[in-house]
Amino acid sequence: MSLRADFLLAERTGVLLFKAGLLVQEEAERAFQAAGSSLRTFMVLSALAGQAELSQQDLSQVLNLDPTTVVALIDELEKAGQVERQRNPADRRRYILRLTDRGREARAAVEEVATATEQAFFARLEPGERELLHGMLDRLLDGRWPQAVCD
Amino acid sequence: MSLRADFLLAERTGVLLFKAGLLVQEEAERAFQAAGSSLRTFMVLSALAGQAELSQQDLSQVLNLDPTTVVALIDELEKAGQVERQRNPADRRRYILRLTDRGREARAAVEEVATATEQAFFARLEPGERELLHGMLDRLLDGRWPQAVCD
DNA sequence: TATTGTTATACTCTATAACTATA
DNA sequence: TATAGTTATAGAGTATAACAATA
Repeated sequence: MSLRADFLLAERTGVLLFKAGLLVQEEAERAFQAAGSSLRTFMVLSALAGQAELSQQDLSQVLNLDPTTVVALIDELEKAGQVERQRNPADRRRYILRLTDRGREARAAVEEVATATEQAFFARLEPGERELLHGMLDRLLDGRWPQAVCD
Repeated sequence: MSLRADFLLAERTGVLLFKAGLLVQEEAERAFQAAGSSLRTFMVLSALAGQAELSQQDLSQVLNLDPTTVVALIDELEKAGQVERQRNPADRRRYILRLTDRGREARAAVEEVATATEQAFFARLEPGERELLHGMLDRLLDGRWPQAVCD
């Protein structure tokens, strides 16, 4: 039986975007797991690698994670010696989350996996097309993500 | 605090695609819920609106849903009088899932919601750009979704 | 009084395994 | 023996509510 002839869902750009998003997520998850990590860990390590000093609440907002989920995530990374909780002297309720040296190493490794996975996934697009796609997605996300903390 | 300056994740096309996918999903879910429906129901109704005669297994594969989840989904739609289970005479283990008249009405309503949501979401792109995006996503998905049943 | 982080608990969703009927 | 559909159950993941420390 051939759906291809009239698969109405495939005519909707929104559905395609939704499905493509799921697919990169799955492929990334597979690649990160194979490397002993996870998509989430990559997101956290990458977020903490920037200059901004992030608290758990900040992470929660930037990555759309429940605060209680962030606790468990940082617990793990702290146990693995990749992240340090440091009290924020300006507001002792908050932490400043910092990558340790081991965390920076872990991040470098996981960034390589990310790059390889992306290159494989977008290989069907020519370099110029990929830039075009990036720009369009950037515009679609502008003001909607990352929310808060930014600006 | 401004992340925008060095938010490394936003430089990855894969992450942008992932996030954009989540965003359309959320906006669609909101819109469908407001209309008394759901993204899933839309997907099912739209899939069954094609010419192919789909079984629950077919649906399960096309929409990446667990077979047990499909049972519950079709139960609901059958109770709502929108879908009929009809034994496949060629293989009495299978059903042929059919939209009823009420199902077609429900689909028409939900397709309008989908169209409106898409137009709002992609409003930032010019018509030509949106076609370009559609074509690129189509190429990225080719052979990866919809899997099975098709071809 | 409000907020950050934490814990314990409840809930939702999905997957697993076992069963019936058909092939 | 294998597959479609069904059911009951277990598990993963997430959200909710209550608490301690700080503002």
